Amino acid sequence: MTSVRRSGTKGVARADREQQILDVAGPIFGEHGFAATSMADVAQQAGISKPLIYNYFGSKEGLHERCLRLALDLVLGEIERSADLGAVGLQRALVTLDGMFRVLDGRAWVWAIANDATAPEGTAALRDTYQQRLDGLAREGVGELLTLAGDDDALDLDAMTAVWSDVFASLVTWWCAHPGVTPDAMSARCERLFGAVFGFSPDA
Amino acid sequence: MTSVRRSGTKGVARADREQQILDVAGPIFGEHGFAATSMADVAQQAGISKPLIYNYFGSKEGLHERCLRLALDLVLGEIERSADLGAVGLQRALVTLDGMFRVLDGRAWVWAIANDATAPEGTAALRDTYQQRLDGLAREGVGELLTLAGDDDALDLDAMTAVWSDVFASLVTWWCAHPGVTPDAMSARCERLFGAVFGFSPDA
DNA sequence: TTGAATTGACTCGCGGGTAAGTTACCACGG
DNA sequence: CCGTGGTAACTTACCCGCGAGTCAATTCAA
Repeated sequence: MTSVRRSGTKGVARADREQQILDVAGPIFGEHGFAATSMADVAQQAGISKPLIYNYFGSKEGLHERCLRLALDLVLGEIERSADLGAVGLQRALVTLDGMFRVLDGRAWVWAIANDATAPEGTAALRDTYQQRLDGLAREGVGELLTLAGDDDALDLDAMTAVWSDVFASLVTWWCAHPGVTPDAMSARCERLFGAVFGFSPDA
Repeated sequence: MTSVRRSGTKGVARADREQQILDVAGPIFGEHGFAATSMADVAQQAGISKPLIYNYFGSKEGLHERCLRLALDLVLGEIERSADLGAVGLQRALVTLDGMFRVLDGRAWVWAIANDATAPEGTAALRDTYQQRLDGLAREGVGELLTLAGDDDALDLDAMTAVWSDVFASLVTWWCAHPGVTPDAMSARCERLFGAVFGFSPDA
C-alpha cells in the first residue's frame, strides 16, 4: 500500500504521509468536534510535529475540510446509491438506513464529523450542497406520504422533511452510541419500530 | 419594577443589575452557544464592564448555569404541566407540543440554550436530571405504543424513545427557525402531520 | 551538494479572569 | 449647611494560559 518514494525525499512519501494524517485526524475531529480539536493533539497522535500538518494542509480549516469531504462523500454517496435501488415508501427508508449502517460500521466518526455543530463558517457552502441533495431525496418520500394523506401545504412538507431527516439521524446516532449492535440487528430493529408506528409490516 | 436602592449604594440596585445581565446573557448564550460566547461580548451588549459580571456570577460557567437553569425550568416545567393534563397517546403528544410552542413564543433562545451541545462539563449533572425526567415521560407514551404492537424488546424501547425525543425536538426547532408561525398554526400543523403519518385523525 | 521532509522553538491574538483604583451616594459631626 | 469618611457599584488596565500559525534550522536520500 506504500507509494514509491520520490527522488530527494527522506522519510515517508508525500501521499502516504497525507493519508496517515487524514486517518488520524478524521476520528479526532469526529470525537471532539472541530472547535474542541487541537492541532497539537492531532500531530501528537499521528506521531509527527505540528508544522508538518500545516505543510500538508495549510490550516486547521484545510485539514478539517478534507476530512469533512471524505465524510460527506461517504454518507451522501451511500444515500444516493440506496435511492437508485428503486425501493419506494417505507421500504426505501429501511434500505437507506440499512446502507448507512453498513457504510458507517467501524467508522462512526464519519457520521459525527458530518453532523458537527462546531464546524467552521467556511464549510457552510459545502454543507449546504450536501444538505440540499439530502433534503431533495427526503422530500420525495415525505411528499408522497403527505399527498396520499391529502395534505399539500408547502410548509407542512418543509417541516415533515425536517422531521424525517432528524428521525433518520436519530436512528443512526443511536446506533453509533451502541457499538455492540451489528448493522443487521439495527436494520431489524428499524423494521420492528416502523412496523409498530405504522401498524403494519413494511414488506406488505 | 425597580428595587429600592440600599443605603450607601450608587448605580443600579443589585437585584436589578443581576436580572439585566441575565436578560442579556440568555439570548446570547442561546444564539452562539456556550463555547462561542465571550464574556466581553455579554458585557458590551449589557452596557457594562466585564469584571462586573464576574462580581455578580463568579465565572462564565456561573453565568451560564443561571441561564441554563432558567431555560430548563421553563421547558421541563411546561412538559410536566402538560403531562399532568391527563391526555393519552397522540393527544398527549400534541398537547405537550402545543404547550411548548406557547411557552417558547418569543423566547426561542430558551430552547437553544437547553439544547446547546457546547455546554460545559459542569452542567452534566443538571442536564442529566432534566434529561432523565424527560426520557421518563417520553418512555411512557412510547412504551404504550410498542406494547400495543407486541414489541417488548428493551433496546427497541430505548431507541424508539430517543427517536420520539428527537421528533419532538425537531418540530420545536423547526418552529424556532420560522418566527412568523404562531403557536396555534404550529399546533395545527403538528395535528395534520400526525394524522398523515398515523393515517387517522388524532382525536379519533 | 542539493533539496525535500521534518522539527524545535518561537510569535501572537484571543478570551477568561483579576488587582487596584475611581465614582457616586449616604450618614454623620461640627 | 458643609466637610468627611464609609461603602457599594463600577471600571481601567492588566495577567496568563492556550492554541493557531510560522521560521530558521536540521536530517537524510540521491
